[in-house]
Amino acid sequence: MKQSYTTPDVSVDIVLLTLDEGLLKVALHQRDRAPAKHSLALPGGYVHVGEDASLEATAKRVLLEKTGFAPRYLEQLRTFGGPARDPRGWSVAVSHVALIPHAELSAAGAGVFQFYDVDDLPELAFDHAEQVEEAVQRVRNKASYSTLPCWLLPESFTLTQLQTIYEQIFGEAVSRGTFRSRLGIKVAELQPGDAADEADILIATDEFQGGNQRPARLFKVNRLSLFKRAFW
Amino acid sequence: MKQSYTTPDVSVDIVLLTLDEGLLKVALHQRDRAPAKHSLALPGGYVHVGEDASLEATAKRVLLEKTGFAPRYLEQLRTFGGPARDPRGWSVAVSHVALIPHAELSAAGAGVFQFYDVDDLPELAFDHAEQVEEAVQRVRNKASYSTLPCWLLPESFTLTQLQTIYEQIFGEAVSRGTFRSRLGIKVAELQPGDAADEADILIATDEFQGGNQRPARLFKVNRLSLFKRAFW
DNA sequence: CCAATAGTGTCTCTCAGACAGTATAAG
DNA sequence: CTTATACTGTCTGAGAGACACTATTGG
Repeated sequence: MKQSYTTPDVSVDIVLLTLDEGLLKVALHQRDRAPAKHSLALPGGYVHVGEDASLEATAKRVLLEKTGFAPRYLEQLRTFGGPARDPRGWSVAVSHVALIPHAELSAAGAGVFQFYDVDDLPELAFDHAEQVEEAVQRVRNKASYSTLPCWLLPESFTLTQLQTIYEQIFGEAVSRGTFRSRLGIKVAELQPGDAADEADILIATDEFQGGNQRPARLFKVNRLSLFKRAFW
Repeated sequence: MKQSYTTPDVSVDIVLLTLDEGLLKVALHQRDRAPAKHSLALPGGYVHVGEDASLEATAKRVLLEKTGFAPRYLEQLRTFGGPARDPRGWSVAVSHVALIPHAELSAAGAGVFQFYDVDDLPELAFDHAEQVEEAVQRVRNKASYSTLPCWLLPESFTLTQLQTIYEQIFGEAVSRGTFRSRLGIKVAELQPGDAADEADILIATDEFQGGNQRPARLFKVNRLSLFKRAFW
């Protein structure tokens, strides 16, 4: 881990978020070596020049090695750089946001990582608090005008589950009719197979989720789509 | 310019955009050394570890040294990295978008840089074409729901100038009334001094721009504000 | 007077959102 | 039957956008 004198070191950090009990939570672990030994920190690592095909590939590899997860959603957040963020000198961290549904977590655990409420964070190593704050801001903002929250759910989900996610993120309720017309969905008009809604947002599956009531159709998300009008 | 075997080199690139004759144009220069000698390229450079306080500071310094400009607007775009983008090996480029009003350009020139229509680009060095494409997409998208286009104008501008900028970016006309009500502006209700509109978007100055017609009030932009509803 | 651009009030028509109604399951 | 949740049609009020009207300068 030699420090060059002429070019900063490059690492990749990941803000891995999930929604648990209605709260956004972030994966953190306690560092077991200097610098910032014993402090809580984000998962992160260095580019493997011989192995990684891109920065995104580095992020996926680091996440898999450290937490055992492939995220449902991954995007670059912002690159942090400066002389003071790491005591070893001028450094650069390419920060990413990743989302994972809570259901996958409970099944597998997350290694040495634990999840902390992003609105009630302990002290973090380096500039990781700043990274979490920006990531949360990005996710909350993007959730208000896009299908981003779909990636906090399993691959298939009901419209009611999706509405609940939105309401948890924004802490405000909407009537079912309003929510559905915003998405441009008319469930009854859908062909059972692969038919999509008009705006190409969701894909209807031919599966239903039962219970002791009328079964709800399951949907998958097509791609990240942006709304013309913000939700909240 | 030695290449380390264990950590990629980090550079900072800037996509400097302006609006000229109704077209978005990007600053490019012809490289005078290998690799990609004689190819057109974006302004860019390396972090000066002893000098730069942040990546943004690096971008500003590089821009000033190479083009002579301090941009009106600067934000990080995305960081590009991989083994193939530079023939010298695994490299990382922190890409930025910068905006400058055309009026400042004509006054000072831009050194060895010339401006090219982003919708009719020649072949570019490295992955610079990809960087320009993403930057333009970001600017066009952000322009549709924010005050970003204000930074393509001088510090003070009339509402008609602002409307013209929006119409040039989107290639579609709107009536004056519609445009003004979108911004939530009622010019007459403004106190001549520093009064702002309701949404805190623009600041009214007490200056007017004459001509052989009714003079138009000059405005300044307060900060980057996002609209709840997209313009186009 | 006219020309030219700045700024505003009005009218219409669409669409968001509340609400109440129907549909389908289990017990 | 009741209960519980899924889904949809209707009605109303707010707001976007077209258009025409007034305001203020120069010639």
